[in-house]
Amino acid sequence: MTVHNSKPRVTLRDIARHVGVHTSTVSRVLNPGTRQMVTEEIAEKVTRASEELGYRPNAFAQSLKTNRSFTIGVMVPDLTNAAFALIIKGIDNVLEASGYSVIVANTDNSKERAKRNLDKFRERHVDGLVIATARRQDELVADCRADATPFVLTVRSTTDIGVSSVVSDEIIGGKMIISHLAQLGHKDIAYVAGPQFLSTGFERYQGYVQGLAQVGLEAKPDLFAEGEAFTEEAGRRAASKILATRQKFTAIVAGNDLMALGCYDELLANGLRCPKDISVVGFDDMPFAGHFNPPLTTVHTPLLDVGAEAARILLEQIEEPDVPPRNQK
Amino acid sequence: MTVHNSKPRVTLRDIARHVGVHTSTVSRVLNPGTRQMVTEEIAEKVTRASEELGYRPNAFAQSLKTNRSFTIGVMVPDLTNAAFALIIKGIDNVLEASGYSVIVANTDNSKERAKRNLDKFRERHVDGLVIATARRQDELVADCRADATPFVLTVRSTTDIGVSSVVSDEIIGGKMIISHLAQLGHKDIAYVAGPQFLSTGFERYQGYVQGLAQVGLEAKPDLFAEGEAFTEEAGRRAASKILATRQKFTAIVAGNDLMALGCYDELLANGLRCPKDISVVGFDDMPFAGHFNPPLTTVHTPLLDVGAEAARILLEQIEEPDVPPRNQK
DNA sequence: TAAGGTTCTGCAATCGTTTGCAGACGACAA
DNA sequence: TTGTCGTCTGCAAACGATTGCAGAACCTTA
Repeated sequence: MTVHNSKPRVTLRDIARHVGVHTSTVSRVLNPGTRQMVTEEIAEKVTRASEELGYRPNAFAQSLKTNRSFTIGVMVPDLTNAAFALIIKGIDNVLEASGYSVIVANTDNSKERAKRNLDKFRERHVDGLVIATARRQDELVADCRADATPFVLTVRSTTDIGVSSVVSDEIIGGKMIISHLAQLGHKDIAYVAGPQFLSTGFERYQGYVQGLAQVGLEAKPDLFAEGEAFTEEAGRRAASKILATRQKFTAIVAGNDLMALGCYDELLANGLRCPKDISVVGFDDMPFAGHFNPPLTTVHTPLLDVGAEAARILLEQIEEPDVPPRNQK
Repeated sequence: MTVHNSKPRVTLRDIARHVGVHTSTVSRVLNPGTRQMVTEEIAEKVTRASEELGYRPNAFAQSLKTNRSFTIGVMVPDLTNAAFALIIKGIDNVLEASGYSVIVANTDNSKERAKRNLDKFRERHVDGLVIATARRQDELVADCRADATPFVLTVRSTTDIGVSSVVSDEIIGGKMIISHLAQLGHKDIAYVAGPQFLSTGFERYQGYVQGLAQVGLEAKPDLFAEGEAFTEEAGRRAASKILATRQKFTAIVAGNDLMALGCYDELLANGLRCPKDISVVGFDDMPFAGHFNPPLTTVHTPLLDVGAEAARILLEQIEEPDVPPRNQK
């Protein structure tokens, strides 16, 4: 009794043989678009046989022939950042429903890893790409434009025009925060910025600057420090730099919630209490922000929807390659 | 001037023609395993041509021929749960390095969606599967066993024997918590349980029961309530049930951190203060647990490592299909 | 110089589908 | 009966790679 290989994959040929027709007929029956080409009687026999034998189409063979993989690549800087997990979930929700699979790539903010992953996406002939790792100036994006595969940027955009993107309006967010703080009476508002080479970091800061101008305050250089990443640690270091200037301030706007937590840490370490002495606000509305001590005031972005919308635009772009790129906020 | 199709994919044939050799020769040069079969001189010409033309192998064609997709499927119940994001990251880290791509499927705790995704994985001929959605009794897992594709369970295991898995020792975790609480003088310890049809929910509770026995306390039925999911809301509802019994207790052990947060909510709503009146502890050590109010005491699981180890075992299983299944804690 | 042995390269089949083309067949009208 | 048309099915060529086999070319050795 030989046992070893227990994998009898069923192919079109098996069904064809079983029913007594040609593989092409079977293929036509199984593809909704061509099913009405074949006599109902045969069609039924084929469908039945296909079910009995447990037929599963071989995606490789299909893709090889049709040049469609029903696969899309998603590139994020950090999977464990709740913001990006939400984005992926949003994307997956709409793609799954349309029969696509998503391949995720985690770049860990490394350009090399991003490049490698892009190559892998190409080898796998993804039908489209969602990129959430873009810098404001990004060769990777330039690279993608040269290629014919549709792609859409999300969360982070570039300075390029003519590429599709779905992002939130960070400038408005920044202004909102300032008007909120000004209303509470704050006059000296520090800014712990995220990386300025990322659109999120840059635009949020622009919103802060514009917001200050609107309420008649000015942005003081001493009250600004840029962190090198959107992390708690970077936020803490930036806050520390600002404290070191000994300039007076009563509130900090942080580039995102993680950096805001870093500010909490540093303020606490310096004997300052939030929000009694200093108010801290962030961006992203990460999960459980309300449970922090103190509860974090933050600007909400509907990331699940952003992801879903990005996926929808991508699908549109795949079906209709000649449609012009869309930018959505 | 015709523009439309700007996609001149380079194939082996193009290189062959360019250099003046047969495609098989080109193939041999480009595959490390067969490269030494061909004269160095030709090999070099081929490599150069391949670079000049920007050749990228067509993964479909390769897979079709070799029956290897260098793709593995990962199934998680909820991407936005930090625990599973970490798992995926751990998996991706090791697989990426080995040239594999990961396809993620988010089941949202739905059996149907899990089944659909499993089917899709099969069509796509994934080389292996990591499953983090298993129930203690799970038809899906039974289904996988019938198949020849290697798979490993992670985070959640089943009662089956003979399937590979990488999980943490939840029973020990449960005992640790009790001994910790007992040491602090707690005698009446409630349990807000996660779903008992999940190994994590079940074993953590077993650990609690065994832990109580070890320190000479007994588990009181009134102080137990099972939530229907590992969520904040479910935790809150379960806590509410326990409070309703009016039984005295000074500590709650929650099935995971999210449920612990739910306990915070419910206790607060009832005018009880943590940890002054009631201590709450959780499982998972979710990110920023230390920032909560009050900081959450929790059992840490090295999920990044768990994911990485699961990936390693899976790779081993793929390379060496006859190796017996391994269970790791 | 011929026999024998090594390399190296090309041929052609194959993986499982899809799809343009053409042939078979039945129906219908003249 | 014959011709024409339409509907259905089969044939065979792809898609782009991999790989066993066989033959060519070269080198060695007697």
